[in-house]
Amino acid sequence: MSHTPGVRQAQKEQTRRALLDAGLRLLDRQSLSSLGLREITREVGVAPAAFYRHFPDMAALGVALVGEALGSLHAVVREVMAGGAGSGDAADLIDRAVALTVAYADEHRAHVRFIARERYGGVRPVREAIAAELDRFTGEVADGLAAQPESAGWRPAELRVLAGLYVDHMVLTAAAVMDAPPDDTATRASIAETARLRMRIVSLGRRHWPAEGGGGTAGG
Amino acid sequence: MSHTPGVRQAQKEQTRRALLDAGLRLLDRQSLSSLGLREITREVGVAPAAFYRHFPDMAALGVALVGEALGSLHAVVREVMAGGAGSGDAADLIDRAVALTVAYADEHRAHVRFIARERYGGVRPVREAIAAELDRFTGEVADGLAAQPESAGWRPAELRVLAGLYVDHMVLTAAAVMDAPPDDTATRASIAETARLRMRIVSLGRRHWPAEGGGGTAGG
DNA sequence: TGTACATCAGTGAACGCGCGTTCACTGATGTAC
DNA sequence: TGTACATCAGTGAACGCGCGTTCACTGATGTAC
Repeated sequence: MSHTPGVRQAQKEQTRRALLDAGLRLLDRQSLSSLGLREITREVGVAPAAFYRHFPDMAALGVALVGEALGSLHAVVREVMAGGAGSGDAADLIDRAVALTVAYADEHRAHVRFIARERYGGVRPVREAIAAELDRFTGEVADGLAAQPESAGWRPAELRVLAGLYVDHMVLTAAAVMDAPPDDTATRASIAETARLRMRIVSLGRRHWPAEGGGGTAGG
Repeated sequence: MSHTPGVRQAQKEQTRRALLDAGLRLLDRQSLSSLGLREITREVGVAPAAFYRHFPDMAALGVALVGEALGSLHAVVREVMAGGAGSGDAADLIDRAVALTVAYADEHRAHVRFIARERYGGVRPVREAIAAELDRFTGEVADGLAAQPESAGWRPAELRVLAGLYVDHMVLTAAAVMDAPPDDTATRASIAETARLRMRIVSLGRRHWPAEGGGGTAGG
């Protein structure tokens, strides 16, 4: 128990943060598999070898970024689901969910871009980390949905599929917002409107589940 | 008009094909932004400089691959939509659409992986080419939907959103199939079942559009 | 058909450059007494 | 509080290597007559 506990540790953490931040910044214009170790250390202002004090390789840095990026999304998922448990009509809830998603994408452009880019990217451990996190989200959303009265006719496995639909939709919406020029208000408004409409269609399907007559008899 | 028209041209085309094929093969394990020019020419067995006789840079090769990959998907979209115009009940049509998508993903693993990976990848011209093609698909699907009687209550802009939902869903399904081990029949069956269920939910929403009562009065 | 010239896909050597990784080191921070 | 030793984050030089691009070239294919 020294009276200055962990000065060294704090300094190390600071460098680690700088490496992660620099990595995320540089990933705005390229994907992880083409990002260089020297590129990052140059940006931070440390020697290349210093990198190894924090990560064994670039994939490990990528996995750490997944944790940070999806950790911040986690809070949004919770908030959206919390809204669903309270009062308010369906249209309000959809507006709210989309507004939260759009705001999140605005405030975390780099994180969203990273996740969208690496979700099917060339670095396996990162891909797997993203898949695992999104799976956890889906489970969380499914649990939230299960607690709602509208889920009466739904079996757990079906609810999970519905939750996956919502999660994928949320990621796609965030990616679309992130892709749009920040000052192009027309495009941004249209993305939000599209997102709301999609959610309305899905929610309508949800409300009328299961299909009456066992799947319908005509038309496609 | 020579009596051997284009031997040289045919040979050149052959090399171009080999470059594209080698590129696609190598992209199974990495993304375009990290794929090297020498890596491709080595795989093909030509001198590095030969690359420049066919493409100005790797981005151009990527754009060419987008054309090929989404050209083959084009045929599937048409086939799915053609099925929708004929007879058969809704469940059959959904089964058919999912089966076609799964079969496509199986036969074009490399193409699907490439599109999924580069849709939000680090090479702008490629990203833009993919976005433009998927937009064309959406327009095509929207036109197909407009011709169906179930689209009576839908405005064109709304139909386009619905079409986008189907296209995104098709891409996500194809990507999931491509990601699954080819011999893991359980996972593959579950992916197909999930895809069908999602389509059923969306189609149910479609059938009950527009929302009665202007969006409902309670619940989420 | 045969000949003389033009085209141009592919060659192979060369270039300067930045890469990832290793290593023994330095010096501030931490610990034991 | 003061001293002697241990730890370890970051250094800087060195390494071998493969990269993208350039260039003058070669020789098969194409064309004109």
